[in-house]
Amino acid sequence: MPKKKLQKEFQSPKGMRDLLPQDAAFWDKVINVGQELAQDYGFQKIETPLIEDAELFIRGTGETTDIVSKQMYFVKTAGNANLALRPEGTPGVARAYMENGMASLAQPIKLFYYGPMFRHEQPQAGRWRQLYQFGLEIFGDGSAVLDAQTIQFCFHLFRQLGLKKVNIQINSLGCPQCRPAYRRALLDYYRHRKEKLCPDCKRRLKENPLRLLDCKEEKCQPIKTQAPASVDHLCDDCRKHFKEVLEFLDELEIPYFLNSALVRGLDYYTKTIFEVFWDEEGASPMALAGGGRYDNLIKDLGGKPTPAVGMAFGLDRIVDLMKKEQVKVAQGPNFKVFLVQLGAAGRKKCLKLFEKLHQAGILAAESMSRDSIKAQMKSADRLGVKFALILGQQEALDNTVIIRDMQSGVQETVPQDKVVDELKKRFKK
RNA sequence: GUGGUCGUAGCUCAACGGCAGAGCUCUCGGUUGUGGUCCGAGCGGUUGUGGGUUCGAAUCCCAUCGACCACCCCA
Repeated sequence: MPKKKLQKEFQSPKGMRDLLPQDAAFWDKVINVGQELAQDYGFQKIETPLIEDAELFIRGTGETTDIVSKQMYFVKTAGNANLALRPEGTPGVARAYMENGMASLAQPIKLFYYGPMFRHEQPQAGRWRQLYQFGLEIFGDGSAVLDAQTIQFCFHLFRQLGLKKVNIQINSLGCPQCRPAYRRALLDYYRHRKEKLCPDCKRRLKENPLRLLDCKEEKCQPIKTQAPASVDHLCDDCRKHFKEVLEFLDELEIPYFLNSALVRGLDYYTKTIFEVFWDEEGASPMALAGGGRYDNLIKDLGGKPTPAVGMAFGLDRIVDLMKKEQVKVAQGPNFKVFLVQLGAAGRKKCLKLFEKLHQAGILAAESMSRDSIKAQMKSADRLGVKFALILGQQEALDNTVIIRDMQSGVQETVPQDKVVDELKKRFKK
């Protein structure tokens, strides 16, 4: 009979992938360290839906931002609800803050979350359409100390993960009071030099002037370095706030770089913004985390004016780096013994013995489904356990078990009800 | 979304118009119920997919999907 192709071979959608067992220890480490640290810093965990009203992101993240205007996944339903997969975490958490009346609790409210975000963009190394973020948000308090604390958390987390070559860049974008004036100054400056700009910058001049400062084109660099900086156009309040943030960071001895060209892609940021990069020789720095203050988001979403600050970590990239930098992570379970079973009777007794050992706190590895003793011994050897416990037909009849010292090869037969004691005695030596 | 490079076994790669291979991994053996080394065998592929050229295609051409890189942007 000719072979027919009955089913197509499926593959994961573009830019999406499986997180495999061999990487699980790295993911667990980032998430556990992040979670524990966040709790130590007084953050509480929140989980919000992966899908929200699309309007939440259009109004929150911003209609003109790339992640909303070009990269959002819209969700079709039988009804005509206008839903979208979340491209970032902040709007959902802000919505939850409002919807659940957290504004009437003692402020500030400090929340953390982690989970997948979805952005339909062209994938590349470290750039996924389903990406994982760990994020923090602090609502209800505009103090500069909280901006600093957020950065302190970030610094602390990277240190604890063993990633040392991180580089924190910081800037202030001002607020609705002072930003328009800065924008005008920037536009004025660039308009006079329009002819010397690269094609991309000519486009940016029209569409997104702040992005002019991001240009990497050689010919634009001299113009860029002379460009007006937002920090020179801050209103009194914003300048004082920024100064305080920097003073706190100095006090904490957290190294940072003032980067007047730092601009973030989301519309809601006010005052402090920062990004954390990984510096690698010969490669352009990669953003690992970013955040800032967003004092107008809640108001823009229809809530009462509520200052806030937050940040997000790109877990995919952090895990990649941990692997590359060979950060030590917990190994799998530390098996102490290996249960080798032979024959039907031996297998039955072994199942029971496994439970007994577990109750006694002795982690036992096994491969119950295998028949050959050879293969089982091989597994035992590979796991590096100290003892193999062999239970075959004969031992099942006698209610005994053989304890084999894997290093010396010495074997001793002991009664099954003494095994735990015998093992404990041997582990003490 | 635009441009470039690349897709062969689970992994790393050969074969570059003439029978699709190796190493590693995995499974099973090397006399009764005992691991590491060694030896042997086996499993595993419609060469990403679909067309075309050709006596003959993994190899050449087109399309498509995916990965990587650059732009764009960001985590």
